[in-house]
Parts: sequence; C-alpha cells; structure tokens
Amino acid sequence: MTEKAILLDSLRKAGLRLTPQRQAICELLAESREHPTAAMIYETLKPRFPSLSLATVYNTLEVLVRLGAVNVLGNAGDGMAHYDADTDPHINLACVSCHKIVDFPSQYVQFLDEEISATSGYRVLGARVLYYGLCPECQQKTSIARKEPDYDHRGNNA
Amino acid sequence: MTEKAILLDSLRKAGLRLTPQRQAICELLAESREHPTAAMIYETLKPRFPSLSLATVYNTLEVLVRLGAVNVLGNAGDGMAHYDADTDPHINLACVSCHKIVDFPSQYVQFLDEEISATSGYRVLGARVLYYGLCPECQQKTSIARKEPDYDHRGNNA
DNA sequence: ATTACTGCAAAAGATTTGCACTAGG
DNA sequence: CCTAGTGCAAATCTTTTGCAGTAAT
Repeated sequence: MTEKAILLDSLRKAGLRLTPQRQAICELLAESREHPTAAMIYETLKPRFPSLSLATVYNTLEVLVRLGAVNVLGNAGDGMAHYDADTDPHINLACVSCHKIVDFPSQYVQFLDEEISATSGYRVLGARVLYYGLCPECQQKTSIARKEPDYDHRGNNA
Repeated sequence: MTEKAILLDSLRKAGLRLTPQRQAICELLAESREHPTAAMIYETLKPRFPSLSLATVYNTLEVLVRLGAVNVLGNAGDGMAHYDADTDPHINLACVSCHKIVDFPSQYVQFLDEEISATSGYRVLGARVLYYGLCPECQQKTSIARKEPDYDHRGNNA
C-alpha cells in the first residue's frame, strides 16, 4: 500500500469524506520528502485548486494529525509548523539557517520507543525527534558570509 | 556550580548585563522542572516584578537560547513554546491532555547524539526529543470522562 | 557616561473560528 | 437529502518590534 493510500484509508476508516482537496493534500504529504508547512501545501496546491483555502489545509492537517496518520514536527526556525507523513520512528534533522528538514534513520529510535512505552507509564501517541543545527551547505555559506544563522524560538510549534 | 549559576555565567561570559529580571528568569528556569512557557514565567514573576513585561521575558529567553544555555521544546499541544534549561541529552514526555512535560532519562539519547554528530554532516546545535501521549493521570481522567484529549497542532514551535 | 535593557503599545504573522454555500455519501 | 467540508473574512493569540525612558557596568 502506498503512503498516499494509507492516508486516504485512515480518513475513510474514520468515516470522513474524501474530497478532492483532501486527496490532493494527502498525495502531497505522501510524496513530498520536504516536511511541508501548511503554507507550502497551500501554495503548491493553489494552481490546481484555485479556490483552495488555507483554512481547509489547516483543517485537513488537524484531522490527519488527530488520526495519528501525520506527525507535527513543529517549527524549524521559521515560525511555522512542519508536517511529516512518515510516522515510523525516525529522526528529523532541521537546518536552522535554510529551514530544510531531512530524515535520518537510526536504529536507536526504535529502542527509545520501546523503552518509553515499556517504562514511562505514558500512553505514547507519537514523537518528535528533531535535531537542529547547520546542514553541510549552510556551514559553508555561513563560514564564508560570516552571517549568524537566524533561529527564532517560536514554538509553536513544535 | 548550580544550574542557575551556569545560566547567569553564560550571560556574563557573553558580555550581557545581569539585570534583576534576567536573574529572576534564570533562577526560575533553573529551579523549575515545569518546562515553562514565556507566559508562565511572566505570570510567576509578575508578583515580584510588577512592572515586568512579556517582551522582556521573550527577549531574555531568546538570548539564552541563542547562547545555547536553554532549549526550546516547542509546543506541547497548548500552542506555546516550552523552554528547558537542562541541555544535557534527555527525553521530554509531553501530555497532550494536561500539557505537562516531564523528563525521561535514557542512555539511548547519548548514543543518538553521537551517531548524528558523527555521520550526518550536520553541525548539531541542539535537539528536541519530545514524545507525546497521555500521562498516567490523564489516561484515567479521559477513560472516565470519555473526553477527547485536545491537541492543537500549532508548531510554532517547535 | 555609555549604551544595553526594560516596558509599553502596536504590529506581525500563524492558526482558528463563524457562517453561508456546496457537494460527498 | 443531509450533514460534513469548503472558502472567505474576521478574530485570536503568541511572539516580535519600535521607541522613549531607565539602569547596569
């Protein structure tokens, strides 16, 4: 089953309607490795759905998050929440300079999950394992330009 | 050296002024295990500093974050950024119902840190390892009241 | 004495909400 | 049909910013 199908299926199973907008948002989330924000989703889909509303994007994201099909990574230094349709345990690496987020697979995350579920007493619903720093490209850029990485501490986010 | 002294010292070393407000904020951050938000800090300190401004709280938090003395955990479901003066590698467990955040020590985080620093190519500046779910108390509450945990997906944060 | 810091108020910007309309099941 | 979803605009709320006064060094 494709990742898109998984998302659509969780909507269907929850008895929610499969509107074209929701299908497009699920497709974008499933196929993007960009960890998009609501605004990025909106901008990307706008050409195909000229009447699309940001409120609908937020609405759909909220539904998918509540269903556990999508994780909120929180703010990557840009003041906006980033979303991740990959709910398997993995690490996200955010660059505080260019605000890109990439995945980083690690066996340890699996262990962490098990340890917490087993010993914390919490009913674990999800996780945000987000490391932040300077990506290789931005390390070069900043060492040349000597410019401070901009990192706003807005949580919101995350 | 106490945790408060560490915070004050990092301000001093950075050549920044040790105002009473900053000292109080550092003290609160160091002694609280509550992972407070800007608003919580403001409310707590207001009685002792009636003229205190939220802007000053945000300002100080931003400085401490930029110095690397404090981590931003991001939003715990309440739409506000939570702050953590404990920068040693550890896990935070957030309850999506009562929005409390507790620490959870694990040896694996240490390994994660080392693995990422060694192999990712990123210059790691910090991390947010935030698991979310229902704390033991709220599992009871919600199973009795049958009330959905409220989780807003505002990132801002984090 | 400087000049960084504070506090206020206003601004900015992300997310949410109310409501009339539309369309999925 | 009927109700959930959409889109719009306005509201909300956290965080940021500009600026004049104040205090740390």
